[in-house]
Amino acid sequence: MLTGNGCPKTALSIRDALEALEGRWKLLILFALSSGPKRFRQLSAEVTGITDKVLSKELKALEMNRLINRQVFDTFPPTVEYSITEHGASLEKVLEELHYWGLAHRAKIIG
Amino acid sequence: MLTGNGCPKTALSIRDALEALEGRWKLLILFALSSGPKRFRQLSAEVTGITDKVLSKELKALEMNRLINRQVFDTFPPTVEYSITEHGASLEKVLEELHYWGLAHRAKIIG
DNA sequence: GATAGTACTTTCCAATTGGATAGTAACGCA
DNA sequence: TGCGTTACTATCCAATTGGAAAGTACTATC
Repeated sequence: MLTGNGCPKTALSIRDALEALEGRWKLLILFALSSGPKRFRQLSAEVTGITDKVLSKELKALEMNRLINRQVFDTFPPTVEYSITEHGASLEKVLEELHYWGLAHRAKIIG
Repeated sequence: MLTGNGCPKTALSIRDALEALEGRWKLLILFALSSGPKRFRQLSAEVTGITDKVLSKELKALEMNRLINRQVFDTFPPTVEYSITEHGASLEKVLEELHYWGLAHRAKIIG
């Protein structure tokens, strides 16, 4: 049986979560950052398929929700490092369950 | 530490999962169905904000991924009942973790 | 005879998203 | 002199999404 059995209050918190994580990129970016801080170019290479424009937009949204940190180093050419915050890292379990479910889904439906 | 530490294969299964669950409605629909089978009108009332067109489209996508069942009764006016499949119910843990995280997120960031 | 009810589908139109491409600042290096 | 580098931002344009509203089939009810 699922948590709260469809209770409206539970639905609200799921809505909150989905709002902060909307789109197909945010969780993948967070996952990429889960293995350590990365720079813009590294992320753009690791998160296959994302364009610069979208990556830039997603990083801003993630920063606004305090899921990642953005640190600028005063070098030339400029260096910017993104890292996951404690709050972002607390998505660990969501990511984990999504991973397991994705595996099962692929086995069952896709292939 | 997050599962797999950013391993590309883990990222793939997360991608698979996100693809089946994309958009802000699918998980909310599944959550609504987690408390028992529902008809179209019930879902449209319960999943606040969704329009008929979008609900219809989402239900089709969920059915295609075998996350829900669609059963038509030969009555007038027509009756259609949607219910969650076993595969759909296996998202229980994802929904649960998302719920907990949403609660924490609201407390920390939203208000 | 008009209205209500169900589960959609269709149409129209506005808004958003998304991709490709190029530009910017400022320095090191050949 | 001029190219490469980084982290973006800007622009243009095409494609997709999303909402509002009405339509459909058919019966039961007032």
